Parts: sequence; structure tokens; C-alpha cells
Amino acid sequence: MLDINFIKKNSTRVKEVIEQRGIKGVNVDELLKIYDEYLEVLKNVEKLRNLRNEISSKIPALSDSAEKKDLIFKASSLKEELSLSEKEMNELKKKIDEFLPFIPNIVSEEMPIGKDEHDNVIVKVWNPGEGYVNIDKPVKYDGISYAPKTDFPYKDHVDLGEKLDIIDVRQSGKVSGSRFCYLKNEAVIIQDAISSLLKEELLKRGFTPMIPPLLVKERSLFGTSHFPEGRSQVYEIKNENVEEGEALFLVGSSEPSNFSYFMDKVLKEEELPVKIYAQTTCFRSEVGSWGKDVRGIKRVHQFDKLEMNAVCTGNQERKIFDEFLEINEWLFQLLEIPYRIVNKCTGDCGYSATYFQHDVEVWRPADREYMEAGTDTMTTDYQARRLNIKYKGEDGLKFARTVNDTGVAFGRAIIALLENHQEENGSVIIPQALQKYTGFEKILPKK
RNA sequence: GGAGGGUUGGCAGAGUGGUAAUGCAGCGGCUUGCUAAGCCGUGACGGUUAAUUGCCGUCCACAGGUUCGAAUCCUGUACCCUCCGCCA
Repeated sequence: MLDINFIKKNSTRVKEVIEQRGIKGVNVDELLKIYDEYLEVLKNVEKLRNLRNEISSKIPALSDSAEKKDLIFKASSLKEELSLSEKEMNELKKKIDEFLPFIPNIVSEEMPIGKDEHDNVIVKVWNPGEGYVNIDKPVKYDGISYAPKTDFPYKDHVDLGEKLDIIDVRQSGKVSGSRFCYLKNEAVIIQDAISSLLKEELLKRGFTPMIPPLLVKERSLFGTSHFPEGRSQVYEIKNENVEEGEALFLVGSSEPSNFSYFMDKVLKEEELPVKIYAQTTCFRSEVGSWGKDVRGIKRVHQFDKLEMNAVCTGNQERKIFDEFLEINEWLFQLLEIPYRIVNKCTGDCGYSATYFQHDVEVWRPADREYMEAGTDTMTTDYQARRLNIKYKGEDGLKFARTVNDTGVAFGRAIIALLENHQEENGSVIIPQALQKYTGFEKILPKK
């Protein structure tokens, strides 16, 4: 959430960003008009309260009942006007409070301006065995692909998974419906192996491991700006099993749970940054993406993810954003998967908290296209304001900064690993860095 | 499911109708020749303002109500703790 006074002082920039992000139906001038009305009424309320307080404070000292009666009468006569004015003020305040969450964060000067994903900018391209591809002139988002050394008809993860007996999306359809899956045998071991590899690195880097709740109240999702806009993406648990009838929501990422751990807290500056990781299951309704990515496990209602989050100061946020990206690259390099880093443009940078965002996209030889495998996001203090996370530094209390990154979305990492490391006969070679954790070097077809 | 206790500033903790003690920490200032201590100041948010050490308002879990006046009384809600019961 942006501060209303920041919006007032920087209304031109805020309006420009709303336009660039392609957000419709948010009228900043209307908000500021309501705010000005609110201030007028607020001044009147404060004037009346001041008068009342002045009269009231004289009362206890008086023993004379006539004079006392007179003052009580005077103070009483203010009540009606004050109450009307307060009511008006509360209504205006409510309007502002409802309006403000829809104002998105401003964006970094480094973020490309663009309408949709085609305007994203490629920052880095890395190929196994070759390293970074030299990018001396801007590369178009749609103008890049990876050419594997050996060429044969690549199978996708669904065909591979079935032949290797490690992914089953038929039985899951019967059990739970579309967009679910069973992972079994080596697929599970691979997930655990990637998890171990990454967790070891994160612990070395000073991360705090965490297992957070996955059912949260509305405020957590509001706090990270998943609500109100993304509400339809989230499963709501609302029945007689929920205590006191208050709905709970199944998180689509552990980010809301993790950051809410710091909600309403004041941290000490010297404790920052706090970096945490959490491996959890994530739930997404995928409303609005019906018909999209229906094949396989790319877009499912339930998947596991290892999330990296940080609460820090303004001086630390960029360094952490860079560190998170470095970890993403480190992982995919060890997995020997071709990837590219994408600077997301204003029209494609996710939820309203985003200030600056990079995606890691991995190559899928079966579809001959890159697929999003993770997102690294700087949100400045946008989430911290909503969650009321502060820290005390030398010059007083300040809102903290939050940075979040998909450490690894296991389903997508498994897709990339199977498809990139397949052999013509349908077997899959395990990258060397992972073999220590899997205990095997290759998966052979069983059917 | 039943019964009881609780929620006050960064932390601890008093305050049962007259406008939030005190201690600790942090920060700022002053002082001191005895190893570090002492003294003074300092809560948060909002408004006003060019800006304030200024002035005003609000804040004692949250939301209402009673009252000239509410941390304090009343109603509702959330959360925490203890005990009993039930279950794993």
C-alpha cells in the first residue's frame, strides 16, 4: 500500500504507473478529492473535540452546582454536531481505506515499460556446456530459443513420466479432478534431492528455515497484496469446521504466511536482514486459466514449492534481490538446464506490490519454448505497510522492506529436468550435482 | 464441548470514571580524573506548518454503547493462558 501523502505529492508519477501497468478503473484524482474532503471534516471534528475537552476539563474542579450544570449543558450541546461530523468523517475514511489498496506500487526506473509479456526484456541467457550467451544488443522476448546438441523428437514430461512410471495424471483426474497429479518413484526422489541441494545452500547463506501455517485469515493475503485483486485465485475454507465462522484461505504460496510472521512487529535494525525459506504445498484455483496449460503438471491446483523471503531495510533490499536471483541461477546451472532471466515489464509484473521483478524461465525442448520457473520480486515497503512490519533504526521507526523469490517450484523444475535430460530411448539422465542426493544416475523406462 | 484468567508504549509493568505511574532498553544532551557511572530529556499515529523542541486530535486487543468526560462501566468479537472433557 502506498502512503496517501506520497500519492498526493507524486500524483503524476502514480497515475503514470497505473497507466503503464494497464490497470483500469482506478481514479487517483477521485481518491485525492475524497481525501481532501476527509481532511476538511477531520479538522472540524478536531475543533469540536478540542472545545468539548476544554469544557470537560473544567468540570471536576467545580463544586458550584449551577455553574457546573451550565458547563455540562454546554458540552452536551456539542454532542449532536460532533457525532454527525464524526459519522461523515468515518464514511470518508472508509471510502479511502477501500480505495487505497487498489493503488499499485510505483515501479523501478529499471523496469521496462510495456503492455504484456512480449515487451519483457531478456537480461541473461545461460546454456549448459556453453555458459552465458553474449547479449550485446537487445534480444526480443520471442526471438530466442535453445538448440540442443543432439536433436531427436523430444517427448514432453507427460509421455516421459508415464513411461518411466513417475508421473500419473490419469488416476489423479479420477480422484481429484483435472489439474492434479500423482508423483511417484524417482520423481519424488528427484524433488527431495533438489530440495536437499537447495536447502543446504540456503542454510550456508544464513537463511532461517520455517514451516508456516497454510491456512490463513484474510488479513495475511491482504497484507501481501494477493487480496483484494487476486481473490478468485485462492481457495476459501468456509464451513462449520472453521472456528467462529471466520473464513480461512489456503495459501497459493507460503509468502503470505511467511511475511505475516512479522505482522505488527517492530524489529531491531541490527537483526536485519531476516532471510527465511519455507518448503510448502501451494494451492491455486487457476480460475481464469481454464483451457490453458491443461496438459501435464505445469499448471496444477496443488504443488510444492520452496520459497525464499526476506524482511530488510531499504539499503539491503536490492542486494537481497540480487542474491535471490544468484541462487536461482546457481540452482539451474547445477541442474544443467538452459534458462534465461527476464526483466518483467510494467504490463506483466504480477500483483500490485511489485516494484521490480525478474523471472527465471527454463527451456522446454518438447514445446520449443521457455517456461516460467520462478519469480524474484522487490516490493519496497508496499507489503510492510499493509502488514505493519517496522524496524527501529537510528532515526526512528520505519517500515521494513520485503523481497520474495520462488526458490524452486518443484513441479516445473521436474518438467525441465525430465525434458532436457531425456535420451532418445526415453531414459533420463540425472545431473551430476543431484546424483549425490538421488543415489541413481539415470531413470529407465519401465513400460 | 465446559469453566476460569488475561490482552496497556520497543520490552516489563501499575492504574476500577477526571484525561496513562514506574523500571529496562534505545536515542539525544549534560556532567565527572578513576575503569564506567551519574543527571536531564525522549511513546506511536494523524492534523496544522516552509519546518518545528510548538499547538490540536487520536491511541490502553478490536468494534459499538452509556457519560460533560471511559484504559476503567455495558454489549459484541478476536487472540493468548490454565483446568476439565473428548480425540489423535
